[in-house]
Amino acid sequence: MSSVDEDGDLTAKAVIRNAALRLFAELGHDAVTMRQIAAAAGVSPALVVHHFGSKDGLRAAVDAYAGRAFDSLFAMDEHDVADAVAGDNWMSVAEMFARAFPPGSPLPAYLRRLLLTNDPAGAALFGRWFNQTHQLLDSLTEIGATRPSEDPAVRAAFLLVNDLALLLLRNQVAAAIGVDPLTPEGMARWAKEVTAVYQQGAFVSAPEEEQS
Amino acid sequence: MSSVDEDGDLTAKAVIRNAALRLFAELGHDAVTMRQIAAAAGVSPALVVHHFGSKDGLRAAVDAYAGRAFDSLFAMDEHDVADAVAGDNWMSVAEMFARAFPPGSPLPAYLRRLLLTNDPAGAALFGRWFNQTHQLLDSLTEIGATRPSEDPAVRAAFLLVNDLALLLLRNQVAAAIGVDPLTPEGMARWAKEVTAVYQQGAFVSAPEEEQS
DNA sequence: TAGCATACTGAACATGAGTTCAGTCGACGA
DNA sequence: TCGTCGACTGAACTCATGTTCAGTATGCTA
Repeated sequence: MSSVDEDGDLTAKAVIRNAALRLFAELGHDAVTMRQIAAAAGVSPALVVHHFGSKDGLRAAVDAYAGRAFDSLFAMDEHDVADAVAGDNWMSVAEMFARAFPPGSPLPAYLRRLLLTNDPAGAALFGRWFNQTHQLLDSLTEIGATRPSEDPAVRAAFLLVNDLALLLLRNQVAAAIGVDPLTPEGMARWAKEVTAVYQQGAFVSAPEEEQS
Repeated sequence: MSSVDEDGDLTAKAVIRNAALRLFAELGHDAVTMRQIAAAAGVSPALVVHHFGSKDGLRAAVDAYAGRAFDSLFAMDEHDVADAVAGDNWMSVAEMFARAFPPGSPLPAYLRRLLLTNDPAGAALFGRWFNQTHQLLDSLTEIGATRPSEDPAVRAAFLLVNDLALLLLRNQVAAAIGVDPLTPEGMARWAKEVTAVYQQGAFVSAPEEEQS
């Protein structure tokens, strides 16, 4: 079996859930069959439905499990807001992921699936992150750490979307710049450039104030 | 039928291809059945395989068709580079899409699917866009329109990824800020904020302030 | 010990998928 | 007029999928 390595003393139910999480993240919910999941977990297909009722039930359980994992990430984030305010580098969601989860974790890919399939769970997650980003920006503005924005909601969405983009397009970015941006090396290069743009901008304002 | 409105004088083969493009874009390749496509095109399932050989053949045909459409978008982009250089606002990929394709076009959603499924066609597209963005930045730097970057490749990837993210997360963004960012109204708000950040930055560089 | 609930399995079932096939219809050239 | 070719269809076939079911084993409780 491919999952023996981390079975340990987990219950069969947990083993099935983990196998499903990994397969769902890699291949997508629809492309994964109950038989694949059962095989990956080293059990019979009937046991999967015994524990989770149906494939939808399993999916719901996996969603809930991943949701809890993301929530803990959330808590860590709240805690690190102080650092974000104190330091002068932007702590991206991708960076938080890379720090919170081991390299082989299927959770980043699972978040990707959630956001891309227009899943309600993904929408809820995005909404919470958006609110948190919005509040963080407000706090930063209060202490004068950000340049004021005429449209704080759009700015929050812009920053959040930029962060998530790295997660969504990780593979394409890796191919383009030659290094996986979720490795420490890639993260360093990425963060440096992001910080530069967010602090000084990327383009020089046109001298003439006359615009169409 | 739902596609009668634009059938016109198209051949049945083209009608099938269009119906498949729309359904693939909306629901994903795997979630769409041959019978759905046939029904949407007002045709029997057997005719679909008669014209395209198999579902994979149909998918390949749709990919090729969409690829040609994106290539034409590409050409337009090259042509508009002058404007991008002359004006002082960043012309995003999402903006190009909104201008090139009618509001109801399935092509943005199809590109989304291409990028998300790690499709080779999507990877090739991303690679070409990356190279073009890189060159554009070089040109802009030459004429002093950008602040110099220590890592031009990463900066190009960063800007491109930010643009594409809006396409990928369109729905979530719409829910968060209350307006679809691909409509003229939404685009205006989004572009204004993006331009502001890209010109002046979002954060104030931390001086030697005492930090808690 | 008896009784019972729970974990678990192998085999079968029902359904929906992609595909095949025999055949109809109409256009067009000899 | 005949014959052929391509567009097109309805029905059937094959297969994989999610699910069900009858039954076994193991431990817990009384």
